[in-house]
Amino acid sequence: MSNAPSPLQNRLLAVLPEIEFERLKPQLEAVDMPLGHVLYESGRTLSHVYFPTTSIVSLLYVMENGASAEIAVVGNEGVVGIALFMGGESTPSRAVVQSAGQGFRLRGQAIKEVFSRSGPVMHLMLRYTQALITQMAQTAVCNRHHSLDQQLCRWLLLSLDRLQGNELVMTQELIANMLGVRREGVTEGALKLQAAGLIRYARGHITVLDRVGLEARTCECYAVVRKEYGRLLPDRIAT
Amino acid sequence: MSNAPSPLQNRLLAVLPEIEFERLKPQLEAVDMPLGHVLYESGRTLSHVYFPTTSIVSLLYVMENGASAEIAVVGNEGVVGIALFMGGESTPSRAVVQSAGQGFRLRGQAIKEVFSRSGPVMHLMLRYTQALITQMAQTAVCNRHHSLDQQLCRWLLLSLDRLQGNELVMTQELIANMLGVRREGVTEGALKLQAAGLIRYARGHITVLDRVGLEARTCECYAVVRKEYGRLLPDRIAT
DNA sequence: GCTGCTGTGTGCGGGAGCGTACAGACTCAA
DNA sequence: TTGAGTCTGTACGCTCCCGCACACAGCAGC
Repeated sequence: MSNAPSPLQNRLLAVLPEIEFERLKPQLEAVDMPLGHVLYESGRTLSHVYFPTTSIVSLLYVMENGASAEIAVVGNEGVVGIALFMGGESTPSRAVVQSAGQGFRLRGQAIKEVFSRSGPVMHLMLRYTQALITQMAQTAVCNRHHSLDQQLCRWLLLSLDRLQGNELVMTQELIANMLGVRREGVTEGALKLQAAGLIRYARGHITVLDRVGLEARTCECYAVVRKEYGRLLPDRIAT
Repeated sequence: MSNAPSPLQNRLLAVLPEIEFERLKPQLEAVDMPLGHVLYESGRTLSHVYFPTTSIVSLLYVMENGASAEIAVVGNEGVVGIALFMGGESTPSRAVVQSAGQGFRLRGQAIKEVFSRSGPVMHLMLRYTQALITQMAQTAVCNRHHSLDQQLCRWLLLSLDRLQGNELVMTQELIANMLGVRREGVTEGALKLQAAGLIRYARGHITVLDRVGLEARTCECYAVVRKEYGRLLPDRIAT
C-alpha cells in the first residue's frame, strides 16, 4: 500500500530506465485531479503533460452545438498532452478528469527538451502524425454524430484535397466500404448532391462541380481536420 | 508539368530541409500504386513507408465479419506506415490504395535510423502514442458499427482497466456524454447489464460484478485495443 | 447482334437510437 | 420534516439507416 503517491504508479514512468526516471523525477509535481477538472481546453497551448496515477482522463471533442464524443481515455498507463512532444502544442480536443484521483505533471519545457535533440525529419514526421491523429479523432466524432450525407461530403472533400483536378475515380460500392455504410445509402446521398448540381456521377467517375457547395453541406469535422493540417504542417501543406 | 514523377510532389518530402532531403533521396524508390493495392495488411510487419504523390491511400479497419471502416486517408500531404517510426512496426489496420497513382517508398530501416538517435524516453512516448492512436481508431470503428450496448461494455471495461478495484463513480449522464449518446440509452443499457447480473448501479456508483460477462457482451474493439496496449508497452503495461 | 458483368437506381419492412416529456427515487440541507 | 436538487426509469412517435430484393443501364467480349 503506497499511501504517499509515487510517480511509479504511472506505468509509463515506471518502465523508464532508472537513469532517465531519476532525471525527470525532481521535475515531477504531484497534482490532485478532481472529477470534472479540465486539464486542457481545445486549442489552448498546453503547459504541462500529465501522468495519471489513480485518476482517469477523457479526451473529448466538444462540437459546436455542445454535443461531445470521447476520443480516447487515458489512465495510469499513459500520458495526457502528447501534442506537446509531438510538436503541435495544442489539439482540438479537451481533456477532462473522468475519475477523480492523483497524478503527476511535468512542465512542457521538460518533455520538449527530451525531443529537442532530434533532427528535422523526426519533427516533421511527428507533426504529421499529430495531424493524422486529428483526422482519426474527427472520424470517430463524425461517425457518432453526423448524417450519411454530411459524411459523404466530408469524404469527397478530403479526397479532393488530395488530388489534382476535380474528378475522382471511385465506385459507390467502394465509398460505402470506406464510410462503413450501405452502398444504397451512398447512392441516395450522391443523387441528392447531383440534383443540387454539386457533383456529376457516372459509373465510377465523380466530378465535383461545386466545391463550396459541398463545404456548405458537410459538418464541422472537415474544417477541423483541414485547419489542423494547415496549422501543423508548414509551408502550405494543407489537407 | 512534371512528367517524370518527383519525390517533391509529396509535400512532406518537399518541406524537408534540403540537406535532409538529399540524404534521403537516393533511397527513395518510385512505385506505382494501382487501385486496390494493399500496401500493408493488418498486423503485418511493415517493410517500407510510402510517400504518395499522385495516389490516395485509405487506412481501413476490417472487422471480423468483413465489414470495414476507414480510419483515415493519406495523400501527397502525408506518409503511410507511421507505425514504423513510431516503433510499433505494425498496426491493426490495413492500407489500401483508394485512388491509383504514384508514390515513393523508403525502406523501413532508413526511416528508423532517423529516429534511432533518440533516447528511451522518446521511444516510450512514441510507442504509447501509437497505442493511443489505436484506441482512437477503434473508437471510430466502434461508433460506426456497434450497438450502444456493446459500446457501453467496452467503455466500462476500458475504464475498469484503468482503476484499482471494481467500482467506478460515474453517472449515466456523464457516460452518455462520453459515448456521445442519450442518457436514456445508457439507462437502458445499464439496466440490461444489471438484469444479467454483470453490474450493480446506484446513483452514480457502478460496481462491476462480472468482468468476464462484460467482455463477452462487448465487441471486438475492446480486445483490439487491449492487445495493442499490451504489445506496444513493455513490462506488463496493459490497457 | 447476344450474353454477362459491373455499376447504379428504387422500394419496402424493420430496428436502433433520438427528442421529448414526465414520473419516481434517493440525498442533502435548511 | 420539508422541499429542492440530482439521478434513474418509462413511454411514444419519429428519423435515419439497415437488410433485402430486384430492375435497369452501360460496357465488355464473342
